[in-house]
Amino acid sequence: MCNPSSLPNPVLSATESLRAIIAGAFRQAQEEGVFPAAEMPAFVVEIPADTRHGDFASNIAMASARALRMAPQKIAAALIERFTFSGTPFVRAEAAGPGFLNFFLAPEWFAGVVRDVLDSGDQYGRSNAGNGEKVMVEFVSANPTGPMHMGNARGAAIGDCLASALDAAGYDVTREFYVNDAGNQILKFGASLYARYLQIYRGEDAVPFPEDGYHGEDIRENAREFADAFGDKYVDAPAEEAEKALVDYVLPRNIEKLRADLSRYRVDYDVWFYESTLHPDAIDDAIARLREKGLIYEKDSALWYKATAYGGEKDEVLVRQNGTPTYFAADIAYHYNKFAVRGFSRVINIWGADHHGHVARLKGAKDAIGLRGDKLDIVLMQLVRLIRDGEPYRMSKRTGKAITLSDIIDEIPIDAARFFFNMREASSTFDFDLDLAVQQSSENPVYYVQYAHARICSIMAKLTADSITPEREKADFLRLGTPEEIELIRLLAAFPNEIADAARAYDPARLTHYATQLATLFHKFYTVCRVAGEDEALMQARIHLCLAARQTLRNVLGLMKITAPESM
RNA sequence: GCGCCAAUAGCUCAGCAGGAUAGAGCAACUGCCUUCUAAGCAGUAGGCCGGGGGUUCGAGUCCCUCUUGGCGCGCCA
Repeated sequence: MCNPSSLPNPVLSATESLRAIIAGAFRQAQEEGVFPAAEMPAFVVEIPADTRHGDFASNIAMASARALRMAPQKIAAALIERFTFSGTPFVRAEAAGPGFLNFFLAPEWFAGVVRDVLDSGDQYGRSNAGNGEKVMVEFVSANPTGPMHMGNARGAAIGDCLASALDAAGYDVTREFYVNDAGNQILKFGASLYARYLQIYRGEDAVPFPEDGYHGEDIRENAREFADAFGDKYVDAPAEEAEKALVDYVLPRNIEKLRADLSRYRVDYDVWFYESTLHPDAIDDAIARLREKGLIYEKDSALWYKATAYGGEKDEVLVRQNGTPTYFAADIAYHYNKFAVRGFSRVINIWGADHHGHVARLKGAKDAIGLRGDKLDIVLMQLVRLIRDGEPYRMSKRTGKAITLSDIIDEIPIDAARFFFNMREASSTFDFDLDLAVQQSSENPVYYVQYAHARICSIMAKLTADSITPEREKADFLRLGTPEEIELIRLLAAFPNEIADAARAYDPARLTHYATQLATLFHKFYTVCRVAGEDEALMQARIHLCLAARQTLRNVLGLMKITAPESM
């Protein structure tokens, strides 16, 4: 990795430079008595949507109107007289509208962007915005009693891509999967497996299936696999022994399937954390900490946590009447482990929206146990609806079962799946159009982006065939002056901030938006500007602009673990 | 009943930490390939940003309220 201080961020450095220019002029105006002595108010420096409003703009004149008791236009005029641009990327400023200050960059700044991208290569876009903060992203954490569903598929894409964005933005990121391999659901899992196993030998009608068991077809398959391996060896064994043997056999295989499916989906975790490691010591320890604070009491032979003392609507059971801890108890211990034992300063959990009732409880419990609940951030994902032939559908026609993550990656390209699941922010419900995702056409947004990359590769191949090689010293970047070239460079410059924003907002969908926009601007450039040509200085400049665009496309697709094909 | 999330063009959605004339894709219509990939580009048309109040120099964006939709309120996870 590059030294963070050497990571270029053209927008950030221009922004900082501009803030200094404005602050300097403001103070000078005060020293000259043109402005009254007053605290300089907070002001914004931003890139205006409309380029006629300059390359950067500030609201300083409007923001300080009240404090200075002057009209914004007068403040703007006084500041403009006092700006000094020498030694900065800027060349001039003008006042506009209700009191905006618009600033214009020197052409050399745009040339510098192209050089920065090419010099940074695959590091371009990275920044130190996160200051190396140790952050965990826990995502998917599907129950190992069965296969992963569509919500898990979305969570996998969002969590993985968010983790990439955080990493690129300078956070120290750990990807974690929480394996629920203990507790009540494993008991139910064992009982369900046992019933299916006995049914194989005694018939479906002879063996009752537990009311609250797992009814899925996969449980039958698991029992069948076990029977294939062990035969009827456990039919007459004590139930407890048989259930343990079934769980010990099936669970690791299920977990391995989860790992394999996720890996095929290009999601690889740093840590697989097993809930069983929390039983019983870490859970007892967490309960003891709550007890010390007087937050534990016994009622109806169960152990209760006084959640109402920390914002909960009602108190919660931590240990059931039958002596087993609840999921919530384990979760408190797990999050104590994340923060206090392993030292993460921030933890992000990606959850389905159906778990939102758990958010306040868990944060409250963090506070109760002496940790900072506000350092735990929950990203809630709304549901995914699969759409086929324009209609929502839930069950596979072929198997009659719910669509699993594995079905999805069998059917549609991984690139498309990862891109699609990151097109919408987590908080909005998402319709996944299967027909569109498999379509290899212009309507499919992932191909639109990949096509831009392939096009650049094609240009380069053509130039190579004509014995033209990139030679940067022959390029005159100041010749890049068409609106299409300038807009493209502007967007390249924005990349490091886009990543940092995606990380800050926990919104990896911004990366797909950026990638799409970058492809659009490249296609526009391609249509208007011919790269190969007689004018060598211009041709070389455009070649390097293409290379910079290709590099940035690769980098943004790389963050999403989507391939950048050389040809299509 | 209480709580969380959402509501922007016919459809699917952007709108970046409150900024200037609200954008894109799809669908519809019109153009652009003898020259680096037409999986592309340009153009036309399409909007009381769910309703109503408020804060602000300024609100699609923040606050309140109402309406509609999704989800949740277990000794399930």
